[in-house]
Amino acid sequence: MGVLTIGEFSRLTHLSVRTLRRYHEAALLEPAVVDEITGYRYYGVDQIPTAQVIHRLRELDVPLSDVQRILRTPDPGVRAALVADHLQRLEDELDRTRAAVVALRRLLRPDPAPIDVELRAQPARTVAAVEAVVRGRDVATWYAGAMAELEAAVGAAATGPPGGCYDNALFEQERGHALVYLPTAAPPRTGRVHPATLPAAELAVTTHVGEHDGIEVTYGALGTWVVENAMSVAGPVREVYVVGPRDTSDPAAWRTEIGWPVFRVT
Amino acid sequence: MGVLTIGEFSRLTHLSVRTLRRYHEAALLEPAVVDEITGYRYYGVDQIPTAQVIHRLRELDVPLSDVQRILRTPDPGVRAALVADHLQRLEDELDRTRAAVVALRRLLRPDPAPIDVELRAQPARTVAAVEAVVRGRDVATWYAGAMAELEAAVGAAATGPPGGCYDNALFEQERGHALVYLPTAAPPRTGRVHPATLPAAELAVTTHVGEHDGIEVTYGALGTWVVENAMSVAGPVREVYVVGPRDTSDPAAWRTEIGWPVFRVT
DNA sequence: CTGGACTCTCTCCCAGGGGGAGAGTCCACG
DNA sequence: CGTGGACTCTCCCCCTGGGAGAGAGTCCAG
Repeated sequence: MGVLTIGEFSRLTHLSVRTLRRYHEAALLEPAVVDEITGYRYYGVDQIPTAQVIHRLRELDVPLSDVQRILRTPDPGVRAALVADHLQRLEDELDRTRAAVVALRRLLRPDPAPIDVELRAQPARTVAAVEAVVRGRDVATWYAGAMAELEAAVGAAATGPPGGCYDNALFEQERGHALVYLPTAAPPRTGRVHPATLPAAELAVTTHVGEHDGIEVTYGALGTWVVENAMSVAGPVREVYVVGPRDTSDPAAWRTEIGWPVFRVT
Repeated sequence: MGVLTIGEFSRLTHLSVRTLRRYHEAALLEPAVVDEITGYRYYGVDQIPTAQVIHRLRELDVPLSDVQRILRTPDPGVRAALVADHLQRLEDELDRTRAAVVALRRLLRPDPAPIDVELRAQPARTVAAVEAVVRGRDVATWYAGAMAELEAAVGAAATGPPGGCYDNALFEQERGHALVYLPTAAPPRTGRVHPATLPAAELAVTTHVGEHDGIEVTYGALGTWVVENAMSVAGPVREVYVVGPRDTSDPAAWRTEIGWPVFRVT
């Protein structure tokens, strides 16, 4: 009594027979009994709730490995924390989706506004910086934490707007080196904050106006300019947040200087 | 001039070299020039905006085939409509995510509330119905439309709460037969609305209280009861929306009767 | 005891990439 | 004019989380 064939269990849990077999194979949901001779799987009714939890987690695109980890966690508190992590991940994903929608609308709007590019010889400068190797998708989160730490360490002693320096690999691959800074006369060394020297470079500079979601368009335009002016790109891209969230809460007023180290191609 | 190797193009578009090659293979983004001898791909700067659009669409999980369709649509209006379709799809997915989160929270909350199950001999009845074969994920949408049509055709002549009858395959596989009805003395035949007879059946009936997101839990409990009472399931599940959105907008007050056709197992 | 429904394992397929091997190419520097 | 290093080519296998179907074995009620 209370033992179900895979088909019955499938009907009760709304998981397909195939998927149940897959979960067995993955040691995610093992049948209560497996007939050693015939190989038939038999499930207990007490496994129905587990199957439903799996079903829901999969609906949330939680990887099977993580589902397994959650199910194997006996402590309900820890388990709730694991689930909360995934819900947070969903939130983040939602944010990225929203950003992509905004950017897409901007891209599809015919927007032939030409850009002004200035070639600038940027001398080396020493600043208060926080740097790390981060994953591309985590840049925004990392930036927020790093900049908060910089503000705390430098604050009013800043001699100009903040900026950043981002490895190209950050965008091409999954991870790359990133650095954010605040210029100041005497860079302190506190926590992750430390003095760093931005090397001198010849920069192709343009200014992106507005929130950052559509910044790709400006990047592309700058890239086009660089190529059409017979130049090539060398080294990480630099950004200066001339007017940013620390100055005004109106994203439309933000001004971001994008500088790409370039060199002339024969 | 204005011609880029795949690596340069990768840096300018933030698409990996591998992905660019894949897009070429998929005829999604063809290089401006391919050297016939070496096979080297060369891209034009004018392809940067296209690459960015692809990038954004992929961020929104638009399938490559649909990206291709969108890119090949010359009319901006039609193209905007295609994109809007996908944004709608994203909205729907978001709704399902929300529902799964709610259901998951309910599942993980230790909720050992025992359920009352009643065995009921349900005589055959003739009702005004709308039926179709639908995909599992489309049930909610389909239901809304069908019920609106039923309300329009029957309206105040209804002799009881609405209900539905859903093929088990609807949940196990991708699609299945679904029927929704309003009981009435003289079922009309208008549009998709037509008279239908629900066959007599022995039903194991329980009541789910609250919104539908957590109804799986009740389903599971009912399934457990059926099995533990040495019965088995035969035929599609029936639901009666005793108190539903047409009665009150407070989901917590909704009452849904779930009836599973059962038969006694020796 | 037989037929139909059910279940088993097996292989192949899909999207949308990632990773690496091994060979060929490009180009700037010496 | 070489040559070395960076770049690129193709090809094959891997990943996740399934779906489809073949061919054989099993269960059970009539």
